[in-house]
Amino acid sequence: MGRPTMEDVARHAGVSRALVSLVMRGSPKVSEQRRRAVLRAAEELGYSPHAMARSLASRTSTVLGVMVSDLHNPFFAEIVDGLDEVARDQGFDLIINTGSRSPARERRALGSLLSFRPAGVALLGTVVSSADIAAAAEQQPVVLVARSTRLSTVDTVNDDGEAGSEMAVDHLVSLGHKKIAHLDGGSGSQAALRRRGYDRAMRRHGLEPLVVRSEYTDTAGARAVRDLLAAGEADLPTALVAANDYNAVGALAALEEAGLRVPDDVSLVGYDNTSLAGLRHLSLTTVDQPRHEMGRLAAEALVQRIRGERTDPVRHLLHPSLVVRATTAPR
Amino acid sequence: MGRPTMEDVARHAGVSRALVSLVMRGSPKVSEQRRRAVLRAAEELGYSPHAMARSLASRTSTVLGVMVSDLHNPFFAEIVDGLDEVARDQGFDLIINTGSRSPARERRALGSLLSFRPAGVALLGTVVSSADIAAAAEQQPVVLVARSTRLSTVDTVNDDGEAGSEMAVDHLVSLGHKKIAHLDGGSGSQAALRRRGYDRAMRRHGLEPLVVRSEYTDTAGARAVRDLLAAGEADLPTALVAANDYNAVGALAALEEAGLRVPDDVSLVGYDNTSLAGLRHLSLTTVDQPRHEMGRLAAEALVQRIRGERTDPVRHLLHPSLVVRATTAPR
DNA sequence: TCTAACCAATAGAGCGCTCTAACGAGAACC
DNA sequence: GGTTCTCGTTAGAGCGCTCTATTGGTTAGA
Repeated sequence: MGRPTMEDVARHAGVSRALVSLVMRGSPKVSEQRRRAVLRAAEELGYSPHAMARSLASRTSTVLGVMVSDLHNPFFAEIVDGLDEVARDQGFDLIINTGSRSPARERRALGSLLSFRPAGVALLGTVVSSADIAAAAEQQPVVLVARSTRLSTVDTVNDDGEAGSEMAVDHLVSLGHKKIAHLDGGSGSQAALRRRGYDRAMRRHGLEPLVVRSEYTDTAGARAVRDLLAAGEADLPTALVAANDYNAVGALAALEEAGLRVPDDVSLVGYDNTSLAGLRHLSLTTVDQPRHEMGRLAAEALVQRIRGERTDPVRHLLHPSLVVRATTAPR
Repeated sequence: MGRPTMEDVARHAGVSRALVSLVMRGSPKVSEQRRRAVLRAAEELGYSPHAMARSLASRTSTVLGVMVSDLHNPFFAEIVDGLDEVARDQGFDLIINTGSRSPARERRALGSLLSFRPAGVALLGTVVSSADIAAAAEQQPVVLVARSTRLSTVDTVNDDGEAGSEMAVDHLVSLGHKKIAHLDGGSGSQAALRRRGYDRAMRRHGLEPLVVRSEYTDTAGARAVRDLLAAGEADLPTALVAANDYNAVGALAALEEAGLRVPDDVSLVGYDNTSLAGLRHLSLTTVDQPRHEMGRLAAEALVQRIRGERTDPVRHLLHPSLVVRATTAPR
């Protein structure tokens, strides 16, 4: 028999379909008596409104589409938390999609998100092409998190990766380190910014930058350290600024493998403050991004645009903060 | 002007709306000439079908609803990967929702998922009440992952937690350990099973079980170990079977804190083989659940029911496997 | 008493699509 | 030449809702 529809409820309650619609939407222009009758009928039939039909008829959507580049990275989970909080608060539902870090596949995933005609779209650390983003932004508000853009039609929420790296360097310098290397994040999102921050801080302190090509994974971090060790045995860095936490964990392993103790022989700083870094066994000094806040801001940016309260793009640049744990020590 | 509709495309191509519909669905009963004309028109107008309208009209859904209890746990990410793979393959889209581990909130989240009238629903490690699940299962197929149930209307996909624990114990016994304690997962999902497997294996080997109450977190693991150390200094276990990987990481930290080396003084086994365990710095011996496969099976179970190929419930019980790394050694 | 003003309630069109039934045109059959 | 088939195409109803306009009934205002 399928699920009951509004029509069924109306018949059961002896009223019109329109009246049921009003009750379901909590309209004040319904008499108490009828309202109760309708609610009882709905209850008895086990009725609940059909979100798609509603959205089709009202030409509005209560859905925010979220595309996450990589569900495996707990970094995004907290951003989603923040998004979720605001969305729920403002009466929106989240539908999440995953992109798998390939532009082609993310393009498809974005298409399927858009086919639901969401009220707004949040892209978390995705790698879809700028053109695809621009096209999407013509249909509904789009906010980019952990990714920057030149597009003037989309909002962005990022942490100040440059400042974050600078903080890491400043911390190490204040501990007396002079030879500080950076394991960079290659082509990963925000990697260039972090590298630039590192560079700038080093020069500011009158120190020579040393960037080792790496990536956002632990294996890459380990490899980078081994390269470093193989290259210049004589004059090794006494401190490392890693691309992110995963990278730092790999570096840590490779250092210990080589008989170097952290932080006694080498100090190490990560980036992101993922749950990983907080594990007591690792206790990684790292740079924290206010992820929850970033999620909140992203949702708010969307809601503002959806409500038509703003048309100018907004560029949130959040302040990272240093979390000092056990992998850094005085020279 | 809003997005173009099928009507617009039809007018632009000089055909009927129905013909456009046929083309969009890839029907073979359309002449090559018209097909091209329609596709060109669609392209020119930037048309793409409206998933909700389609689903409303066809009275079918191509959406699988997924509720994840906790996005922070990377354990679920791989299950989603498996789900995603099969879903994409079979022409379904995933919409993901998060539950936040509170029955009340998960109930709401489930409701909002269902309001999209998905073709099927997968619940990953959720804590919604059995009654809510039963109600949902009346509307469309439901599959439970990492959670068991007595309901005969839903499918389940689980690993054999009992067997997994037994494997851990067997491994330790084969290394010569006799005093093996279990840090249990409290009321967490599947914890009872793992505890039972531990118990059984110990008795099978003629050894005395020793269960320490704990939970699925690293802080709980650390606390459990400290309790253990405080209690029986004289006669400490030489090996530990932890509730899961997170718990094991906490235990590891507490052990090292107390000056005990792993695996030289104490051997340690985790559970889940999360990415955590694989980190070279931890290199945790652990029990692997075939998560990707679990996701695949869950999706397949849904698809089978959706297609009406099966009505009897299916109970997948997957074989875990032991991954030996560096935290276990001969006594 | 009549009209204006309100109120709860409803009829009916329409959102963007699918689907059934029917259409016309040509081919195939006897 | 008429019938039947086939095939590409279309009209039109309808999916479950919302929304605009309208109804009839009551109350207030003059």
